[in-house]
Amino acid sequence: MPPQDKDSKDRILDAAEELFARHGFDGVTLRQIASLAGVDVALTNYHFGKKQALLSAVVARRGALLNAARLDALRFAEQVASPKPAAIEQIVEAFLQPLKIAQASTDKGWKHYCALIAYINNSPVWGKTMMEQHFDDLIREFTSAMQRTFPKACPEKIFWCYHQLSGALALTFANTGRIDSLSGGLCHSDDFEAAYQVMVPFISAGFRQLCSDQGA
Amino acid sequence: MPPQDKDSKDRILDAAEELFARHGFDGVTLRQIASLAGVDVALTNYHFGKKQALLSAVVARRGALLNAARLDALRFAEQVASPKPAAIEQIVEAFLQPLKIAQASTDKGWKHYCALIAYINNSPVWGKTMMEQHFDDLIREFTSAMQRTFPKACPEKIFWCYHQLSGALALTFANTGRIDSLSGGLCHSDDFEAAYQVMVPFISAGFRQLCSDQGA
DNA sequence: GTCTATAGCGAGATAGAC
DNA sequence: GTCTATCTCGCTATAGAC
Repeated sequence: MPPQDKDSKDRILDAAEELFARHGFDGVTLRQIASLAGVDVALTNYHFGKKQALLSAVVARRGALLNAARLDALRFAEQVASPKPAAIEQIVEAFLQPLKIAQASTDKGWKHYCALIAYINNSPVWGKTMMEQHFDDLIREFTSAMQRTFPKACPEKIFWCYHQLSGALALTFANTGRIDSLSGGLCHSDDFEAAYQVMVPFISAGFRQLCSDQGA
Repeated sequence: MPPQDKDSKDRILDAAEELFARHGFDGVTLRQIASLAGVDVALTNYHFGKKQALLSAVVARRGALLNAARLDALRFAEQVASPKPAAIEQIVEAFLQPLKIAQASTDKGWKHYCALIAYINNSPVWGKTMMEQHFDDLIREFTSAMQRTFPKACPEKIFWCYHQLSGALALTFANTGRIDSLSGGLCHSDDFEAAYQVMVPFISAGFRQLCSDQGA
């Protein structure tokens, strides 16, 4: 669907998504959002009220869809492995696979959305409340599954290991361009496929080291 | 040294450090910084010029000191292991140990500084240029050491593995309070000691999985 | 080095016409 | 739903007195 076919409400959400992701909540003005969306400033207030409510609406819009896909992937992985618990690789893949699909989508909005979640996730201001609100239910499903895979691991270890995954993922989505220059052009921030290929075995090995019978 | 004994220049840097770390560059006004520092707004301009230059000065102030400590720790680890390359645990510890000391310091500024670097590291706006400027030399020392430890690993893998470390570390320093609520109070964002105990084996296992002879 | 004062600008929010 | 107009506020940056 080309941008002009969308109604102004969606165009505002698209623009806000893109700008908030790159510049953060305070680095963006409603005027910039309206301008990018091609609508009048007053419309942001008409449709969403305060600036904070607009951010909330952006996070919510794709959140439910994404989380449903991730939960499906997790359930499927556990079903295939049943009656044994799923391997940690399968769980991590269930967590990441829908993000990979989102990254590859022709709808650039998904890329912006992932970058926005990365910003929120690491923000001392929004990180706690907003992630809780939109992602806690899903993430508890995943940490529970991890606990089933490593039944003898203490819960603290599971949460701290998830924390490693969450941080690595956030930096990837932040897409800062840093790894490009650090690596002298060998790696690229926007190459999610490469990041994915590293992340699954890397994170899985970490979990095994800390949460498996031998490691604990 | 109590705050009042410092000159206004240092007090401005302290205040900017704390506020930029929590709210980002655009989320803070020079008035808030001056107010927290207990000085007049005009002094920020007198001492540092533009707002961006103040941010730069904050990053630079503790950067050299921190990086020197990390480089010393790396050199020492390699010397002890010589003529064999250092174990990946020793390299990761050399990277993190000075940060642990900084976190435990009675000078709360170090905590704020680490949070600020976490913000910069993950910022699409500052992450590339500012990290390059202040941290590239040091980080290349570390990736080179990692390459010596895993001589058969291709450089891309080393950089992507470092990327995992960098992301996990940034989320830890961001200190969002998220892991507190996610874990139902079992874990605490500000417990760097706990994070450190997990991070060293977790990251090391990831490196081994991807960069060792067996894994590559 | 420090403060007063202000220039010049742009922000968020909303009332009211169409 | 959309736009014009405006209110009120606070911002960065700086000139100039002390």
